[in-house]
Amino acid sequence: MLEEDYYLTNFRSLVSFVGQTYDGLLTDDEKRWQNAILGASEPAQRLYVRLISRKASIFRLGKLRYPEIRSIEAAALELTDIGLGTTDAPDDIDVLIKAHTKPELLKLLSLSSEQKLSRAALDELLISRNEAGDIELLQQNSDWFGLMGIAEFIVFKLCFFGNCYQDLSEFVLADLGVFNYERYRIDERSRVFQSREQIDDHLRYFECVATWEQTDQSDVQALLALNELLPANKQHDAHLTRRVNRMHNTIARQLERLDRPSDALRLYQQSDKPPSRERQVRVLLKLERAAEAKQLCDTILAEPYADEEIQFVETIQPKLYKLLNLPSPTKTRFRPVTTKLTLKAGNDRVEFIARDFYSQFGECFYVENSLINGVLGLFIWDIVFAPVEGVFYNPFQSAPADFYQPEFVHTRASMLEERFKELDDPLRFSARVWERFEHSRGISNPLVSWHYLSDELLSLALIRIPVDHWCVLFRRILADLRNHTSGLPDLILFPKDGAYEMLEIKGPGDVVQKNQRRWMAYFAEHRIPYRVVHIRWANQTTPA
DNA sequence: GTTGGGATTG
DNA sequence: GAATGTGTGTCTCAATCCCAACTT
DNA sequence: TGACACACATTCAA
Ligand SMILES: [Mn+2]
Repeated sequence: MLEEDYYLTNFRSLVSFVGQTYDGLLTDDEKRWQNAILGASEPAQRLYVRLISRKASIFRLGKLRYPEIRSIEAAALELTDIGLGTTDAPDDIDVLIKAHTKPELLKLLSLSSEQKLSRAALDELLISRNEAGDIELLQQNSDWFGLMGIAEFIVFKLCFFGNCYQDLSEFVLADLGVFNYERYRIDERSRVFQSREQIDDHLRYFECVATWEQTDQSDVQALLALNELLPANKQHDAHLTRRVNRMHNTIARQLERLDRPSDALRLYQQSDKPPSRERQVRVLLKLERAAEAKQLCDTILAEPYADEEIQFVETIQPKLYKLLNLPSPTKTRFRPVTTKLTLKAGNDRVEFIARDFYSQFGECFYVENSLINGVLGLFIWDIVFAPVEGVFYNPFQSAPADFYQPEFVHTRASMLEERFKELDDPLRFSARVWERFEHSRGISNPLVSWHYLSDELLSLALIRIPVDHWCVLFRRILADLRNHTSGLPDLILFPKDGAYEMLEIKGPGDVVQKNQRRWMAYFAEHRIPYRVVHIRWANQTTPA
Protein backbone atom coordinates (compact mmCIF):
# COMPACT_ATOMS: atom_id res chain seq x y z
CA MET A 1 0.00 0.00 0.00
CA LEU A 2 1.19 3.47 -0.87
CA GLU A 3 0.82 6.76 0.95
CA GLU A 4 -2.31 8.69 0.04
CA ASP A 5 -0.27 11.44 -1.64
CA TYR A 6 2.13 9.13 -3.41
CA TYR A 7 1.79 10.76 -6.81
CA LEU A 8 2.45 14.23 -5.41
CA THR A 9 5.55 13.09 -3.53
CA ASN A 10 6.93 11.38 -6.64
CA PHE A 11 6.32 14.41 -8.81
CA ARG A 12 7.93 16.80 -6.34
CA SER A 13 10.91 14.55 -5.93
CA LEU A 14 11.49 14.28 -9.69
CA VAL A 15 11.09 18.01 -10.28
CA SER A 16 13.28 19.07 -7.37
CA PHE A 17 16.01 16.62 -8.32
CA VAL A 18 16.16 17.88 -11.88
CA GLY A 19 15.90 21.49 -10.73
CA GLN A 20 18.98 21.06 -8.57
CA THR A 21 21.02 18.76 -10.78
CA TYR A 22 20.39 20.64 -14.03
CA ASP A 23 20.34 24.15 -12.66
CA GLY A 24 22.68 25.54 -15.28
CA LEU A 25 21.05 23.82 -18.23
CA LEU A 26 17.40 24.78 -17.77
CA THR A 27 15.81 27.62 -19.69
CA ASP A 28 14.05 30.52 -18.00
CA ASP A 29 10.72 29.07 -19.08
CA GLU A 30 11.55 25.77 -17.44
CA LYS A 31 12.64 27.43 -14.21
CA ARG A 32 9.47 29.55 -14.18
CA TRP A 33 7.42 26.40 -14.67
CA GLN A 34 9.18 24.71 -11.77
CA ASN A 35 8.65 27.66 -9.43
CA ALA A 36 5.03 28.01 -10.46
CA ILE A 37 4.03 24.40 -9.84
CA LEU A 38 6.06 23.90 -6.68
CA GLY A 39 4.69 27.16 -5.33
CA ALA A 40 1.06 26.30 -6.00
CA SER A 41 -1.36 25.15 -3.31
CA GLU A 42 -1.56 21.46 -2.60
CA PRO A 43 -4.95 20.92 -4.30
CA ALA A 44 -3.70 22.71 -7.42
CA GLN A 45 -0.54 20.61 -7.45
CA ARG A 46 -2.61 17.46 -7.04
CA LEU A 47 -4.83 18.30 -9.98
CA TYR A 48 -1.85 19.23 -12.12
CA VAL A 49 0.00 15.99 -11.40
CA ARG A 50 -3.13 13.88 -11.87
CA LEU A 51 -3.82 15.39 -15.26
CA ILE A 52 -0.26 15.55 -16.55
CA SER A 53 0.03 11.81 -15.96
CA ARG A 54 -2.88 11.19 -18.29
CA LYS A 55 -2.84 10.79 -22.02
CA ALA A 56 -5.10 13.67 -23.00
CA SER A 57 -4.21 17.31 -22.32
CA ILE A 58 -7.65 18.91 -22.52
CA PHE A 59 -10.44 17.84 -20.18
CA ARG A 60 -14.08 18.49 -19.37
CA LEU A 61 -14.03 19.56 -15.72
CA GLY A 62 -17.36 17.91 -15.05
CA LYS A 63 -16.05 14.48 -15.94
CA LEU A 64 -13.06 14.59 -13.58
CA ARG A 65 -13.43 12.58 -10.38
CA TYR A 66 -10.73 13.05 -7.78
CA PRO A 67 -12.31 12.77 -4.33
CA GLU A 68 -9.08 13.82 -2.62
CA ILE A 69 -9.25 17.24 -4.30
CA ARG A 70 -11.92 19.25 -2.48
CA SER A 71 -12.69 21.66 -5.31
CA ILE A 72 -11.47 20.75 -8.75
CA GLU A 73 -12.90 24.01 -10.10
CA ALA A 74 -10.89 26.09 -7.63
CA ALA A 75 -7.74 24.12 -8.38
CA ALA A 76 -8.26 24.61 -12.09
CA LEU A 77 -8.72 28.35 -11.63
CA GLU A 78 -5.56 28.59 -9.57
CA LEU A 79 -3.57 26.74 -12.20
CA THR A 80 -4.96 29.08 -14.83
CA ASP A 81 -3.87 32.09 -12.74
CA ILE A 82 -0.27 30.90 -12.53
CA GLY A 83 -0.06 30.04 -16.22
CA LEU A 84 -0.24 26.27 -15.96
CA GLY A 85 -3.62 25.87 -17.57
CA THR A 86 -6.47 27.48 -19.38
CA THR A 87 -10.23 27.35 -18.95
CA ASP A 88 -10.79 28.42 -22.54
CA ALA A 89 -12.77 25.93 -24.56
CA PRO A 90 -10.71 24.27 -27.30
CA ASP A 91 -11.28 25.37 -30.91
CA ASP A 92 -10.10 22.15 -32.47
CA ILE A 93 -13.06 20.07 -33.65
CA ASP A 94 -11.01 16.91 -33.28
CA VAL A 95 -10.35 17.59 -29.60
CA LEU A 96 -13.97 18.49 -29.00
CA ILE A 97 -15.18 15.28 -30.60
CA LYS A 98 -12.75 13.06 -28.72
CA ALA A 99 -13.82 14.57 -25.39
CA HIS A 100 -17.36 13.29 -25.90
CA THR A 101 -18.89 9.86 -26.09
CA LYS A 102 -20.85 8.74 -29.08
CA PRO A 103 -24.26 9.04 -27.37
CA GLU A 104 -23.31 12.53 -26.19
CA LEU A 105 -22.41 13.61 -29.70
CA LEU A 106 -25.63 12.25 -31.17
CA LYS A 107 -27.72 13.98 -28.53
CA LEU A 108 -25.92 17.33 -28.47
CA LEU A 109 -25.83 17.67 -32.23
CA SER A 110 -29.32 16.27 -32.70
CA LEU A 111 -28.21 13.47 -34.96
CA SER A 112 -30.38 10.39 -35.22
CA SER A 113 -29.90 8.89 -38.67
CA GLU A 114 -26.17 8.73 -37.95
CA GLN A 115 -26.69 6.39 -35.02
CA LYS A 116 -25.75 3.34 -37.03
CA LEU A 117 -22.41 4.81 -38.07
CA SER A 118 -19.35 3.45 -36.35
CA ARG A 119 -17.59 5.80 -33.94
CA ALA A 120 -14.76 6.33 -36.42
CA ALA A 121 -17.18 7.08 -39.24
CA LEU A 122 -19.08 9.55 -37.09
CA ASP A 123 -15.86 11.38 -36.20
CA GLU A 124 -14.93 11.44 -39.86
CA LEU A 125 -18.31 12.86 -40.84
CA LEU A 126 -18.21 15.63 -38.22
CA ILE A 127 -14.67 16.64 -39.13
CA SER A 128 -15.37 16.73 -42.83
CA ARG A 129 -18.64 18.64 -42.59
CA ASN A 130 -16.78 21.25 -40.52
CA GLU A 131 -19.80 23.11 -39.15
CA ALA A 132 -19.27 26.12 -36.91
CA GLY A 133 -22.49 25.18 -35.15
CA ASP A 134 -21.06 21.81 -34.08
CA ILE A 135 -18.03 23.46 -32.52
CA GLU A 136 -20.11 25.97 -30.64
CA LEU A 137 -22.54 23.39 -29.28
CA LEU A 138 -19.76 21.15 -28.03
CA GLN A 139 -17.81 24.04 -26.51
CA GLN A 140 -20.83 25.33 -24.62
CA ASN A 141 -21.78 21.95 -23.30
CA SER A 142 -18.98 21.82 -20.70
CA ASP A 143 -16.49 23.73 -18.61
CA TRP A 144 -13.06 23.01 -20.01
CA PHE A 145 -9.55 22.80 -18.70
CA GLY A 146 -6.47 22.70 -20.89
CA LEU A 147 -3.12 21.74 -19.38
CA MET A 148 -0.13 23.98 -20.01
CA GLY A 149 3.53 23.43 -19.29
CA ILE A 150 3.57 19.97 -20.81
CA ALA A 151 6.72 20.68 -22.82
CA GLU A 152 8.54 21.79 -19.67
CA PHE A 153 7.58 18.61 -17.85
CA ILE A 154 8.79 16.54 -20.80
CA VAL A 155 12.20 18.18 -20.44
CA PHE A 156 12.26 17.42 -16.71
CA LYS A 157 11.33 13.77 -17.34
CA LEU A 158 13.91 13.52 -20.10
CA CYS A 159 16.63 14.87 -17.82
CA PHE A 160 15.63 12.54 -15.01
CA PHE A 161 15.22 9.29 -16.93
CA GLY A 162 17.41 9.97 -19.93
CA ASN A 163 14.70 8.73 -22.25
CA CYS A 164 11.13 9.37 -23.32
CA TYR A 165 9.49 6.09 -22.40
CA GLN A 166 9.79 6.11 -18.62
CA ASP A 167 7.54 8.31 -16.50
CA LEU A 168 6.13 8.81 -13.01
CA SER A 169 4.70 5.29 -12.96
CA GLU A 170 8.27 4.03 -12.47
CA PHE A 171 8.17 5.37 -8.92
CA VAL A 172 4.88 3.62 -8.23
CA LEU A 173 5.85 0.29 -9.73
CA ALA A 174 9.16 0.30 -7.90
CA ASP A 175 7.42 1.10 -4.61
CA LEU A 176 4.89 -1.66 -5.24
CA GLY A 177 7.68 -4.11 -5.90
CA VAL A 178 6.58 -4.78 -9.46
CA PHE A 179 9.86 -3.49 -10.83
CA ASN A 180 12.98 -4.38 -8.89
CA TYR A 181 16.02 -2.37 -9.71
CA GLU A 182 19.52 -3.09 -8.46
CA ARG A 183 20.73 -0.72 -5.74
CA TYR A 184 23.70 0.60 -7.64
CA ARG A 185 25.55 3.70 -6.52
CA ILE A 186 24.35 6.88 -8.18
CA ASP A 187 27.03 9.46 -8.66
CA GLU A 188 25.39 12.72 -7.57
CA ARG A 189 27.41 14.72 -10.06
CA SER A 190 26.69 12.52 -13.04
CA ARG A 191 24.03 13.81 -15.36
CA VAL A 192 22.40 12.37 -18.44
CA PHE A 193 23.12 15.59 -20.31
CA GLN A 194 26.23 17.72 -20.22
CA SER A 195 25.03 20.67 -22.26
CA ARG A 196 21.87 22.45 -23.26
CA GLU A 197 22.66 21.67 -26.86
CA GLN A 198 22.52 17.99 -26.04
CA ILE A 199 19.07 18.37 -24.47
CA ASP A 200 17.80 20.34 -27.43
CA ASP A 201 19.13 17.76 -29.88
CA HIS A 202 17.21 15.07 -28.04
CA LEU A 203 14.04 17.14 -28.04
CA ARG A 204 14.48 17.78 -31.73
CA TYR A 205 14.87 14.09 -32.38
CA PHE A 206 11.64 13.28 -30.54
CA GLU A 207 9.85 15.97 -32.54
CA CYS A 208 11.13 14.29 -35.69
CA VAL A 209 9.72 10.96 -34.51
CA ALA A 210 6.35 12.62 -34.04
CA THR A 211 6.61 14.23 -37.47
CA TRP A 212 7.57 10.89 -39.02
CA GLU A 213 4.43 9.29 -37.68
CA GLN A 214 2.29 11.98 -39.29
CA THR A 215 4.21 12.14 -42.57
CA ASP A 216 2.64 10.84 -45.75
CA GLN A 217 4.87 7.87 -46.49
CA SER A 218 4.68 8.49 -50.24
CA ASP A 219 5.68 12.15 -50.08
CA VAL A 220 9.33 12.25 -51.16
CA GLN A 221 9.79 15.94 -50.41
CA ALA A 222 8.34 15.59 -46.92
CA LEU A 223 10.65 12.68 -46.19
CA LEU A 224 13.69 14.59 -47.39
CA ALA A 225 12.66 17.61 -45.35
CA LEU A 226 12.25 15.47 -42.26
CA ASN A 227 15.71 14.05 -42.76
CA GLU A 228 17.14 17.56 -42.77
CA LEU A 229 15.48 18.27 -39.42
CA LEU A 230 17.34 15.47 -37.65
CA PRO A 231 20.14 16.67 -35.36
CA ALA A 232 23.46 16.60 -37.19
CA ASN A 233 26.07 17.21 -34.50
CA LYS A 234 25.71 14.09 -32.48
CA GLN A 235 29.24 12.79 -31.94
CA HIS A 236 29.01 13.51 -28.25
CA ASP A 237 26.04 11.29 -27.53
CA ALA A 238 26.05 7.60 -28.44
CA HIS A 239 22.39 7.03 -27.57
CA LEU A 240 21.19 9.93 -29.67
CA THR A 241 23.50 8.94 -32.50
CA ARG A 242 22.02 5.47 -32.56
CA ARG A 243 18.46 6.78 -32.66
CA VAL A 244 19.20 9.41 -35.29
CA ASN A 245 21.05 6.94 -37.48
CA ARG A 246 18.21 4.49 -37.19
CA MET A 247 15.88 7.24 -38.37
CA HIS A 248 18.17 8.09 -41.30
CA ASN A 249 18.09 4.42 -42.27
CA THR A 250 14.32 4.19 -41.95
CA ILE A 251 13.71 7.26 -44.09
CA ALA A 252 16.24 6.09 -46.66
CA ARG A 253 14.58 2.69 -46.83
CA GLN A 254 11.26 4.36 -47.51
CA LEU A 255 12.87 6.40 -50.31
CA GLU A 256 14.06 3.13 -51.83
CA ARG A 257 10.48 1.91 -51.90
CA LEU A 258 9.47 5.14 -53.59
CA ASP A 259 12.08 4.42 -56.27
CA ARG A 260 14.44 7.24 -55.29
CA PRO A 261 17.71 5.31 -55.05
CA SER A 262 20.02 8.32 -55.31
CA ASP A 263 18.27 10.12 -52.47
CA ALA A 264 18.26 6.95 -50.42
CA LEU A 265 21.97 6.50 -50.98
CA ARG A 266 22.69 10.02 -49.78
CA LEU A 267 20.68 9.46 -46.59
CA TYR A 268 22.30 6.11 -45.87
CA GLN A 269 25.67 7.80 -46.12
CA GLN A 270 24.70 9.99 -43.17
CA SER A 271 24.47 6.88 -40.98
CA ASP A 272 26.96 4.20 -40.09
CA LYS A 273 24.50 2.01 -38.23
CA PRO A 274 23.95 -1.37 -39.90
CA PRO A 275 22.34 -2.12 -42.23
CA SER A 276 23.25 1.27 -43.70
CA ARG A 277 26.22 0.01 -45.72
CA GLU A 278 24.40 -3.12 -46.81
CA ARG A 279 21.59 -0.98 -48.18
CA GLN A 280 24.16 1.26 -49.89
CA VAL A 281 25.64 -1.72 -51.69
CA ARG A 282 22.19 -2.88 -52.79
CA VAL A 283 21.27 0.58 -54.02
CA LEU A 284 24.56 0.90 -55.90
CA LEU A 285 23.87 -2.41 -57.61
CA LYS A 286 20.43 -1.22 -58.55
CA LEU A 287 21.98 1.94 -60.01
CA GLU A 288 24.40 -0.29 -61.96
CA ARG A 289 27.39 1.15 -60.14
CA ALA A 290 28.93 -2.23 -59.41
CA ALA A 291 32.49 -0.94 -59.14
CA GLU A 292 31.52 1.38 -56.30
CA ALA A 293 29.55 -1.42 -54.68
CA LYS A 294 32.66 -3.59 -54.78
CA GLN A 295 34.70 -0.82 -53.24
CA LEU A 296 32.23 -0.42 -50.39
CA CYS A 297 32.22 -4.18 -49.81
CA ASP A 298 35.99 -4.08 -49.48
CA THR A 299 35.69 -1.25 -46.99
CA ILE A 300 33.16 -3.25 -44.99
CA LEU A 301 35.43 -6.28 -44.87
CA ALA A 302 38.35 -4.12 -43.81
CA GLU A 303 36.36 -2.52 -41.01
CA PRO A 304 33.08 -4.31 -40.25
CA TYR A 305 30.72 -2.69 -37.76
CA ALA A 306 28.98 -5.99 -37.04
CA ASP A 307 29.13 -9.66 -38.06
CA GLU A 308 25.93 -9.05 -39.96
CA GLU A 309 27.87 -6.88 -42.41
CA ILE A 310 30.49 -9.55 -43.12
CA GLN A 311 27.77 -12.10 -43.67
CA PHE A 312 26.08 -9.80 -46.15
CA VAL A 313 29.25 -9.23 -48.15
CA GLU A 314 29.78 -12.98 -48.36
CA THR A 315 26.31 -13.53 -49.78
CA ILE A 316 26.44 -10.67 -52.25
CA GLN A 317 29.97 -11.31 -53.50
CA PRO A 318 29.13 -13.98 -56.13
CA LYS A 319 26.68 -11.65 -57.84
CA LEU A 320 29.07 -8.74 -57.57
CA TYR A 321 32.07 -10.56 -59.02
CA LYS A 322 29.99 -11.88 -61.85
CA LEU A 323 28.84 -8.38 -62.77
CA LEU A 324 32.43 -7.16 -62.80
CA ASN A 325 33.68 -10.23 -64.66
CA LEU A 326 36.12 -11.02 -61.92
CA PRO A 327 37.17 -14.56 -60.99
CA SER A 328 34.74 -15.49 -58.25
CA PRO A 329 36.43 -16.37 -54.96
CA THR A 330 35.33 -19.89 -54.15
CA LYS A 331 33.40 -19.79 -50.89
CA THR A 332 32.02 -22.88 -49.29
CA ARG A 333 28.88 -21.65 -47.63
CA PHE A 334 28.43 -22.79 -44.06
CA ARG A 335 25.82 -25.53 -43.72
CA PRO A 336 24.37 -26.00 -40.28
CA VAL A 337 23.86 -29.57 -39.04
CA THR A 338 20.29 -30.43 -39.92
CA THR A 339 17.87 -33.27 -39.28
CA LYS A 340 14.23 -33.88 -40.10
CA LEU A 341 11.53 -34.97 -37.69
CA THR A 342 7.89 -35.88 -38.24
CA LEU A 343 5.49 -35.07 -35.42
CA LYS A 344 1.76 -35.12 -34.87
CA ALA A 345 0.31 -31.65 -35.19
CA GLY A 346 -1.16 -30.09 -32.07
CA ASN A 347 -2.59 -26.82 -30.89
CA ASP A 348 0.59 -25.54 -29.24
CA ARG A 349 3.31 -23.82 -31.14
CA VAL A 350 5.83 -26.07 -32.78
CA GLU A 351 8.62 -25.34 -30.27
CA PHE A 352 6.52 -26.72 -27.39
CA ILE A 353 5.46 -29.81 -29.31
CA ALA A 354 9.09 -30.50 -30.17
CA ARG A 355 10.16 -29.94 -26.56
CA ASP A 356 7.60 -32.47 -25.36
CA PHE A 357 8.80 -34.95 -27.96
CA TYR A 358 12.44 -34.61 -26.96
CA SER A 359 11.56 -34.91 -23.29
CA GLN A 360 11.44 -38.70 -23.79
CA PHE A 361 15.23 -38.63 -24.22
CA GLY A 362 15.97 -36.56 -21.15
CA GLU A 363 15.24 -33.08 -19.85
CA CYS A 364 14.33 -30.54 -22.51
CA PHE A 365 13.75 -26.79 -22.01
CA TYR A 366 12.47 -24.00 -24.22
CA VAL A 367 15.06 -21.34 -23.54
CA GLU A 368 15.92 -19.35 -26.67
CA ASN A 369 18.37 -16.64 -25.60
CA SER A 370 17.56 -16.68 -21.93
CA LEU A 371 19.82 -19.50 -20.72
CA ILE A 372 23.20 -18.43 -22.05
CA ASN A 373 22.53 -14.72 -21.61
CA GLY A 374 21.09 -15.35 -18.18
CA VAL A 375 24.03 -17.36 -16.87
CA LEU A 376 26.42 -14.72 -18.19
CA GLY A 377 24.33 -12.07 -16.46
CA LEU A 378 24.52 -13.95 -13.17
CA PHE A 379 28.22 -14.59 -13.60
CA ILE A 380 29.19 -10.94 -14.13
CA TRP A 381 26.27 -9.34 -12.26
CA ASP A 382 28.36 -7.11 -9.99
CA ILE A 383 30.54 -5.99 -12.89
CA VAL A 384 27.48 -4.88 -14.87
CA PHE A 385 26.41 -2.74 -11.92
CA ALA A 386 29.90 -1.66 -10.89
CA PRO A 387 30.10 2.05 -10.02
CA VAL A 388 31.68 3.25 -13.24
CA GLU A 389 31.53 7.03 -13.50
CA GLY A 390 28.59 8.56 -15.30
CA VAL A 391 26.54 5.45 -16.13
CA PHE A 392 23.90 5.55 -13.35
CA TYR A 393 21.69 8.60 -13.08
CA ASN A 394 18.49 7.51 -11.37
CA PRO A 395 17.17 4.54 -9.38
CA PHE A 396 15.18 3.11 -12.30
CA GLN A 397 17.84 1.70 -14.62
CA SER A 398 18.01 -1.97 -15.49
CA ALA A 399 21.47 -1.45 -17.00
CA PRO A 400 24.31 1.05 -16.96
CA ALA A 401 23.95 3.71 -19.63
CA ASP A 402 26.89 2.36 -21.64
CA PHE A 403 25.82 -1.28 -21.57
CA TYR A 404 25.29 -1.66 -25.32
CA GLN A 405 28.29 0.43 -26.30
CA PRO A 406 31.57 -1.25 -27.25
CA GLU A 407 33.26 0.70 -24.44
CA PHE A 408 31.28 -1.28 -21.89
CA VAL A 409 33.71 -4.16 -22.13
CA HIS A 410 36.80 -1.99 -22.44
CA THR A 411 35.93 0.15 -19.42
CA ARG A 412 35.50 -2.99 -17.32
CA ALA A 413 38.21 -5.03 -19.01
CA SER A 414 40.31 -5.79 -15.95
CA MET A 415 37.29 -6.80 -13.86
CA LEU A 416 36.06 -9.09 -16.64
CA GLU A 417 39.50 -10.53 -17.17
CA GLU A 418 39.75 -11.36 -13.50
CA ARG A 419 36.26 -12.85 -13.42
CA PHE A 420 36.87 -15.05 -16.43
CA LYS A 421 39.75 -16.71 -14.60
CA GLU A 422 37.09 -18.31 -12.40
CA LEU A 423 36.05 -20.34 -15.42
CA ASP A 424 39.20 -22.40 -14.91
CA ASP A 425 37.47 -23.98 -11.95
CA PRO A 426 33.99 -25.40 -12.67
CA LEU A 427 33.05 -25.42 -9.00
CA ARG A 428 34.10 -21.82 -8.51
CA PHE A 429 32.12 -20.76 -11.60
CA SER A 430 29.04 -22.72 -10.63
CA ALA A 431 29.14 -21.40 -7.07
CA ARG A 432 29.26 -17.80 -8.25
CA VAL A 433 26.31 -18.28 -10.60
CA TRP A 434 24.23 -20.01 -7.92
CA GLU A 435 25.06 -17.41 -5.34
CA ARG A 436 23.86 -14.62 -7.61
CA PHE A 437 20.79 -16.60 -8.62
CA GLU A 438 19.69 -16.87 -5.00
CA HIS A 439 20.84 -13.45 -3.91
CA SER A 440 19.41 -11.23 -6.66
CA ARG A 441 16.34 -13.14 -7.79
CA GLY A 442 13.81 -10.89 -9.51
CA ILE A 443 16.05 -7.86 -9.94
CA SER A 444 16.16 -6.32 -13.42
CA ASN A 445 19.26 -7.11 -15.41
CA PRO A 446 19.73 -6.63 -19.15
CA LEU A 447 20.96 -10.21 -19.56
CA VAL A 448 18.64 -12.06 -17.18
CA SER A 449 15.03 -13.06 -17.88
CA TRP A 450 14.10 -14.51 -14.52
CA HIS A 451 10.92 -16.00 -15.90
CA TYR A 452 12.85 -18.57 -17.94
CA LEU A 453 15.41 -19.57 -15.34
CA SER A 454 14.50 -22.39 -12.96
CA ASP A 455 16.53 -24.36 -10.43
CA GLU A 456 16.22 -27.48 -12.57
CA LEU A 457 17.39 -25.78 -15.75
CA LEU A 458 20.26 -24.04 -14.04
CA SER A 459 21.56 -27.09 -12.23
CA LEU A 460 21.53 -29.23 -15.36
CA ALA A 461 23.13 -26.49 -17.44
CA LEU A 462 25.92 -25.86 -14.94
CA ILE A 463 26.65 -29.58 -14.66
CA ARG A 464 26.38 -30.57 -18.30
CA ILE A 465 27.86 -27.61 -20.17
CA PRO A 466 31.64 -27.60 -19.68
CA VAL A 467 33.38 -24.41 -18.59
CA ASP A 468 35.33 -24.01 -21.80
CA HIS A 469 32.01 -23.97 -23.69
CA TRP A 470 30.62 -21.34 -21.33
CA CYS A 471 33.77 -19.36 -21.89
CA VAL A 472 33.55 -19.22 -25.67
CA LEU A 473 29.81 -18.55 -25.57
CA PHE A 474 30.34 -15.65 -23.17
CA ARG A 475 33.14 -14.21 -25.24
CA ARG A 476 30.99 -13.97 -28.32
CA ILE A 477 28.16 -12.31 -26.42
CA LEU A 478 30.50 -9.76 -24.90
CA ALA A 479 32.05 -9.03 -28.28
CA ASP A 480 28.82 -7.33 -29.33
CA LEU A 481 26.16 -7.16 -26.65
CA ARG A 482 23.55 -5.57 -28.85
CA ASN A 483 23.77 -8.08 -31.69
CA HIS A 484 24.94 -11.27 -30.02
CA THR A 485 22.35 -11.57 -27.28
CA SER A 486 19.86 -13.01 -29.75
CA GLY A 487 19.75 -15.85 -32.24
CA LEU A 488 20.45 -18.71 -29.85
CA PRO A 489 18.57 -21.98 -30.44
CA ASP A 490 15.03 -22.59 -29.19
CA LEU A 491 15.61 -25.69 -27.08
CA ILE A 492 18.30 -27.25 -24.96
CA LEU A 493 18.24 -31.00 -24.39
CA PHE A 494 20.04 -32.76 -21.55
CA PRO A 495 19.98 -36.44 -22.55
CA LYS A 496 19.59 -39.09 -19.84
CA ASP A 497 23.13 -40.36 -20.34
CA GLY A 498 24.84 -36.98 -20.04
CA ALA A 499 26.11 -34.07 -22.15
CA TYR A 500 23.79 -31.60 -23.81
CA GLU A 501 22.63 -30.36 -27.19
CA MET A 502 21.06 -27.15 -28.41
CA LEU A 503 18.19 -27.60 -30.84
CA GLU A 504 16.82 -25.01 -33.22
CA ILE A 505 13.29 -25.98 -34.17
CA LYS A 506 12.01 -25.06 -37.60
CA GLY A 507 8.35 -25.49 -38.44
CA PRO A 508 7.18 -25.92 -42.03
CA GLY A 509 8.00 -22.73 -43.89
CA ASP A 510 10.42 -21.42 -41.29
CA VAL A 511 14.10 -21.04 -42.15
CA VAL A 512 17.26 -20.39 -40.17
CA GLN A 513 17.57 -16.65 -39.53
CA LYS A 514 20.79 -14.81 -40.26
CA ASN A 515 21.76 -14.24 -36.65
CA GLN A 516 20.97 -17.88 -35.87
CA ARG A 517 23.23 -18.98 -38.71
CA ARG A 518 26.09 -16.87 -37.33
CA TRP A 519 25.74 -18.49 -33.93
CA MET A 520 25.72 -21.93 -35.55
CA ALA A 521 28.89 -21.20 -37.49
CA TYR A 522 30.46 -20.23 -34.19
CA PHE A 523 29.15 -23.42 -32.54
CA ALA A 524 30.70 -25.49 -35.30
CA GLU A 525 33.99 -23.68 -35.00
CA HIS A 526 34.14 -24.36 -31.26
CA ARG A 527 32.66 -27.87 -31.27
CA ILE A 528 29.57 -26.86 -29.36
CA PRO A 529 26.77 -29.41 -29.93
CA TYR A 530 23.77 -28.07 -31.82
CA ARG A 531 21.33 -29.17 -34.48
CA VAL A 532 18.61 -27.68 -36.67
CA VAL A 533 15.47 -29.79 -36.60
CA HIS A 534 12.98 -29.36 -39.43
CA ILE A 535 9.53 -30.45 -38.31
CA ARG A 536 7.05 -32.01 -40.72
CA TRP A 537 3.53 -32.80 -39.64
CA ALA A 538 2.43 -36.43 -39.67
CA ASN A 539 0.27 -37.47 -42.60
CA GLN A 540 -3.20 -36.09 -42.01
CA THR A 541 -5.49 -33.80 -43.92
CA THR A 542 -4.87 -30.22 -42.91
CA PRO A 543 -8.06 -28.17 -42.67
CA ALA A 544 -8.33 -25.43 -45.29
C1' DG B 1 -26.23 -8.21 -21.28
C1' DT B 2 -21.52 -9.35 -22.98
C1' DT B 3 -17.08 -8.70 -24.80
C1' DG B 4 -12.88 -6.46 -25.76
C1' DG B 5 -9.70 -2.67 -26.15
C1' DG B 6 -8.22 1.38 -24.27
C1' DA B 7 -6.98 4.45 -20.24
C1' DT B 8 -6.38 5.02 -15.51
C1' DT B 9 -4.86 3.75 -10.97
C1' DG B 10 -1.96 2.09 -7.11
C1' DG C 1 15.16 -23.67 -52.89
C1' DA C 2 17.68 -19.36 -51.76
C1' DA C 3 17.20 -14.60 -51.05
C1' DT C 4 14.52 -10.78 -49.98
C1' DG C 5 10.89 -7.93 -48.16
C1' DT C 6 7.14 -7.30 -45.15
C1' DG C 7 3.66 -8.25 -41.75
C1' DT C 8 2.34 -10.24 -36.93
C1' DG C 9 2.20 -11.80 -32.20
C1' DT C 10 4.50 -11.81 -27.84
C1' DC C 11 6.06 -10.43 -24.16
C1' DT C 12 2.83 -7.25 -20.89
C1' DC C 13 1.97 -5.45 -13.65
C1' DA C 14 -2.71 -6.33 -12.36
C1' DA C 15 -7.37 -4.64 -11.14
C1' DT C 16 -10.81 -1.52 -12.53
C1' DC C 17 -13.47 1.70 -15.30
C1' DC C 18 -15.14 3.64 -19.61
C1' DC C 19 -16.72 3.18 -24.00
C1' DA C 20 -17.88 1.06 -28.41
C1' DA C 21 -19.72 -2.71 -30.69
C1' DC C 22 -21.99 -6.90 -30.83
C1' DT C 23 -25.68 -10.53 -29.13
C1' DT C 24 -30.41 -11.60 -27.87
C1' DT D 1 7.54 0.18 -26.84
C1' DG D 2 10.74 -2.08 -29.17
C1' DA D 3 13.23 -6.34 -30.03
C1' DC D 4 12.70 -10.90 -31.50
C1' DA D 5 11.27 -14.83 -33.73
C1' DC D 6 8.20 -16.49 -36.94
C1' DA D 7 4.84 -16.48 -41.07
C1' DC D 8 4.02 -15.60 -45.63
C1' DA D 9 4.56 -13.61 -50.32
C1' DT D 10 7.44 -12.58 -54.27
C1' DT D 11 11.38 -12.96 -57.15
C1' DC D 12 15.19 -15.11 -59.25
C1' DA D 13 18.55 -18.37 -60.65
C1' DA D 14 20.06 -23.11 -61.03
MN1 LIG E 1 12.86 -21.82 -34.22
